[in-house]
Amino acid sequence: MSTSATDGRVRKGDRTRQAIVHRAADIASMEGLEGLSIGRLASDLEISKSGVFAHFGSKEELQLAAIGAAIEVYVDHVVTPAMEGPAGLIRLWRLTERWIAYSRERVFPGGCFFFNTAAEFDARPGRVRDALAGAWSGWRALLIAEAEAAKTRGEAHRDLDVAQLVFEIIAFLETANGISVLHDDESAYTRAGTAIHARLLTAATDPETLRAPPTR
Amino acid sequence: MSTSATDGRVRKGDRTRQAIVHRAADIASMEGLEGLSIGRLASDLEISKSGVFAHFGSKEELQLAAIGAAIEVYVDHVVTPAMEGPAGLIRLWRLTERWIAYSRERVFPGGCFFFNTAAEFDARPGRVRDALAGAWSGWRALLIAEAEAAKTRGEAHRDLDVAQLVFEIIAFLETANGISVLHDDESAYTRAGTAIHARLLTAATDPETLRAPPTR
DNA sequence: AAATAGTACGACCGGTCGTGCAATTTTGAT
DNA sequence: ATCAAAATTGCACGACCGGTCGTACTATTT
Repeated sequence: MSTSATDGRVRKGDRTRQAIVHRAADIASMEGLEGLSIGRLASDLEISKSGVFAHFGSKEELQLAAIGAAIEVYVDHVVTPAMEGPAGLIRLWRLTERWIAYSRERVFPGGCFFFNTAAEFDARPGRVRDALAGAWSGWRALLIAEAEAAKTRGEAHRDLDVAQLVFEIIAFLETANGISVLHDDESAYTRAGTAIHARLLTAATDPETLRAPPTR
Repeated sequence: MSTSATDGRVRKGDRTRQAIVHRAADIASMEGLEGLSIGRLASDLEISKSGVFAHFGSKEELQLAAIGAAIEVYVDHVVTPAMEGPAGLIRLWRLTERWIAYSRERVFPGGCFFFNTAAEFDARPGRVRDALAGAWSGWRALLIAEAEAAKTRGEAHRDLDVAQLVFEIIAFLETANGISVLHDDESAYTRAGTAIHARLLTAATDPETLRAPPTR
């Protein structure tokens, strides 16, 4: 929509918008998408309230834009770095490693952006909830594709319930994030890693698959 | 403080307070503890704003009271009904069944009260977060006690990592709640049940233990 | 019957929220 | 250097926020 076309030039407004939207995602990870306030955002970035507002036209649009920015950050930190090599068990394992790092390093200051915002909006129908649900579905679909590939390549047992496996992996990941943020307890990440590794072992035809190239 | 002493008599103010606090917990499960507004609460219950306010003295105190009420509801729906019989694997299993019912039946309209509010406050230090963290710890401690008892009674393997088991169970439970509310997808509860059952089987010395007296 | 404590009320405070709009400055292509 | 478009500001608005205050009615205690 407002992206600067195919032209490589970056208009000033785009830079401002980027700054706003990234800051918004950071705040939302701590205070929630509703707790996000335009005035607060403006004074944080030292621009006027209306300057912020003009880029979006409504708070809901700002929330949607923040979600978009968060997705970009997420992809950059979790997905892209895990995607080298062929689809399959190793990539699935690496995705979980990247996810744990993403949460542990507080890429968003409040922990996983999507954990917090989904819990906030899960019971409030509307475009924001839909966008959040879509992001979740995308992440889930990615994991499922990897697990399916593992099956096709014979890395995983033929009778593996892929959806079940992915549900369990996501459960370990999200809960580790939640516990670690709520209790300032890093050990939850170890627990998640242990649980995921054990679960992947039950799915793998050859345990050696999971001892593949180090995370690097 | 304002509780009606040992005297059995119920003062009018206590009834009002109960009504406020229960309504507050319901709202908070959907809109969050911060989204909870005194004015909204007052007009919902058709009493004056100051009438509501007078019972608590501050919004934070109201939030704390709502958490207290939610704990009571939680204990009534999840803990108490699962606690007949001796501590051990069966009770642990029954607790998870009750939990799933509690979430699925939307005892709180927005799903698990503690899932939503913990995600909201996990990154905001203060008394509210502390109360929430305490509630979580209590629930976790309960599950751990059951698992320990199972070990002592020989129902579970001696080398069972109790904390790990409980982490995984909680993960399945919470994630089922989250997915079901976000996507209106009941199947998550089935997945959680399957996962928990499988996990308990790996912990049990005798699989028959898990086929004990029906949930009733 | 008088005194006291509990309960709820309506009016109001300063402040912040999201939003609208006209005016102004900045920018970038010519 | 010019000038239209883009970006940003200033200002105002109505709504609602948490919170305070003085008051009034009603039980209970004395």
